[in-house]
Amino acid sequence: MPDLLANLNAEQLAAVTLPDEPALILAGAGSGKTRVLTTRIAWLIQNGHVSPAGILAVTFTNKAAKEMQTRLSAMLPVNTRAMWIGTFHGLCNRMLRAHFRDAGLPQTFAILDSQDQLSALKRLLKAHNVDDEKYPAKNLQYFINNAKEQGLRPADVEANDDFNKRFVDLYAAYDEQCQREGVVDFAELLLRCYELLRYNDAIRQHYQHRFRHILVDEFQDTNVLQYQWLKLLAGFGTQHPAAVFAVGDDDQSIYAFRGANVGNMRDFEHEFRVRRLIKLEQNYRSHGHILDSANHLISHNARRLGKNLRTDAGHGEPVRVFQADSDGREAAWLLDEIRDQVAQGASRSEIAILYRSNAQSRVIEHALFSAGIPYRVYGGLRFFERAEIKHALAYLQLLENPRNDAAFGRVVNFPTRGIGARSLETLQDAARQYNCSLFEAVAYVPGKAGSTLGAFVRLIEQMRADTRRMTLPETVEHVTNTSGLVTHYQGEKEGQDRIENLQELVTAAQAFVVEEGYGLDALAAVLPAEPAGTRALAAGDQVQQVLDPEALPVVMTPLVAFLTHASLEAGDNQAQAGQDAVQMMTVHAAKGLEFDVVFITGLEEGLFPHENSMMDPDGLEEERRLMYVAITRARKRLYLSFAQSRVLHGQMRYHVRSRFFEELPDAALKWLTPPAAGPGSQPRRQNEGGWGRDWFKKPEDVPFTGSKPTGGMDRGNNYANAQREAGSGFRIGQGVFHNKFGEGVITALEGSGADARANINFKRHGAKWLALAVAKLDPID
DNA sequence: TACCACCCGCTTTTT
DNA sequence: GCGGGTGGTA
Repeated sequence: MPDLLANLNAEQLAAVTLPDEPALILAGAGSGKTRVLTTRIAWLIQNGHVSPAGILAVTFTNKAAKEMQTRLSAMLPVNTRAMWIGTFHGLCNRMLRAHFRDAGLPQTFAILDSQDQLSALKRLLKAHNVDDEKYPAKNLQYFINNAKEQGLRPADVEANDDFNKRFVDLYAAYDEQCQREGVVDFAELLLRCYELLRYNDAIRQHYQHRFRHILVDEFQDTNVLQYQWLKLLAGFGTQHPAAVFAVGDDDQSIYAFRGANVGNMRDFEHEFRVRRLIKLEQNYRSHGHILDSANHLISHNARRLGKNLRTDAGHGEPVRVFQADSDGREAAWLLDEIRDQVAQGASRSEIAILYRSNAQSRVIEHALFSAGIPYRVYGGLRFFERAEIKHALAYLQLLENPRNDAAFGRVVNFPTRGIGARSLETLQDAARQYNCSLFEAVAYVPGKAGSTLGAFVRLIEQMRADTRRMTLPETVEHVTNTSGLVTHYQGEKEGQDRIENLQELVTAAQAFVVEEGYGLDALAAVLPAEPAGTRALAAGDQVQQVLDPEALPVVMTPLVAFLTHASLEAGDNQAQAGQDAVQMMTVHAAKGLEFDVVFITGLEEGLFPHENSMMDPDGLEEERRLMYVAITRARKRLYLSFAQSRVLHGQMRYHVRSRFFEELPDAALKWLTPPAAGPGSQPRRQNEGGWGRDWFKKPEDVPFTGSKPTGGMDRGNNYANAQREAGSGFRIGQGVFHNKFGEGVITALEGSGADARANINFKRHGAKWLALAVAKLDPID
């Protein structure tokens, strides 16, 4: 047997071999956190501290859970399937499926993603005739999720004024609606599971007895409810509590805005009486200058548990800093550096471009696209979130549970079948009157509306009958065809992609059956009536999942399993440019990843730190942690850049460079451009190596980089464009005086020669487009 | 019912 | 600058 503990450093070894007691591991970026977690599990089992069935490991993302699972199977000869490894939501789902009756849920409950939840709320507001100006669905969604994440039911929420009381009432009404329709939102999965454990002694004791070791990844990201759930599951305060092994990094806490409570780390340390807090400070990722920058920056945060990363790698290259006079120019420079790097043998997928907000990606994308450099943008729509996929899934939901009004509403008239707002209103009235689902209410609608609706009901029922003996992939295919979705998209201009996605859904169902074994990780899936293997499972067969000898069986159909899978794991986002591509993403999305070369762009006051966070100290500290996360993504080479002007929300904005530059060590930085004054500080010393590229020497000669993209036509030389359009004698940001409109600032320039126009934002008269050949404009200052 | 024109708003996001 | 939502019209 390979020695698990070989090659661990002293800190890691100490963490892995801790006795069976609560432990808090402060794991810095790149310190081998996942390795410690998995080795700890393997070590515990190998040394007989616990059997696989006694392990519960919880993460935030499916990706992290899968990674842990994979590494463990490689490490351990034993069956890892008895362990519970998953996301908070995945594990809660599992418990709720096993105990659906005790949890007060229908066996086939469906899971709403955020989109579904929002539309459910819109439906609710309409049904209750609520003024959606005063009570926007978005706000209500935030209110409800926030309450649930604090563990609060409507009765527990304090409402001091009428406005909040109304929110509480709507929260209660929403919960009722969900219950009636047999659906559960993400936060509800956790809260419901928490309540199940809390109010059901037998179930709680079963799991408390079973899970002797609970390991938590990214502990700094847990919210109040998740911490409470962990305490309950671990039997906190009981005679034989489980050993909780919490791994986290307070310096990488960047999700306070969605309810993460870093305070959980402190609370855990005190409440569980953690005897030894272990810090993993040896960094295996970044070179010295990069790490120095990260350490230096984060030391400006006041509230930390305290930690300093070190590395054995040398200083490495300096951190390169670039100042551009516009966002377009920043992008042009980026292109140049990337070309250099690739020419020197760097692989494009090892180059990451990071930014604070998604809006910043456009300019960069445009530049990369025009230059023909393959790139991949993270974020955006994911597979199971696409409209056509959602539609197909809604039909499948209706096969499983016709009471699902959300699914009903989504597809009753899609593709259109003559059921308009009028008919739906009648139907909703009927549903209210008879206190039943929309599907059931169809029977009470008379006349023409009743017959078109009736046809829809018959369509669904026919589908259900047709698919009764079909396998899951056959069912999916049948539904995409008979629903009319494929035919509908055939008639659409952009429909081909959507049809391909629908076909991809069939493929996904096949993969779900073959590769993932119906998502039942222990495939002791058995047919009650026939011996397994005599034929493929039909989508509607009852399948009993025997997780392990100790577990209570989970009974569900392949279809429900697939639908759950679709909600809980939204899938990859569009895999653009499959080849070796430059990686583009927000800093948030980069957490947990690493690259040889990293560009952090748009380092400007107002953008990063973001203006909405600059007001309060907590917000600023989170921005700083975000910057810390960004810096620590880089292995060998780090670039920081900012632009003095950029188009934001369609308007030209001017920024000074980010205060974070003032918080980085001079010795680690190399300025590629002469630094201009920063926020409240003096220009820095000049760098030793000169300014490099000749075209940066006189930026004032090149005032305009075409804020208006010329389309995909230009072959990526923004610089040439800039020269061409500079002939007007005006530049963006220039102050001008007009006889009639007074003082203003040029915010955009378009066209050239006689057609040249300028958009000018006048102090008194607002923004106007003026032809330069006609308008008399005098430059000021 | 379907399409288009206009309006607003706008940080980060996994499940 | 763009996407989502809405209201008016053919």
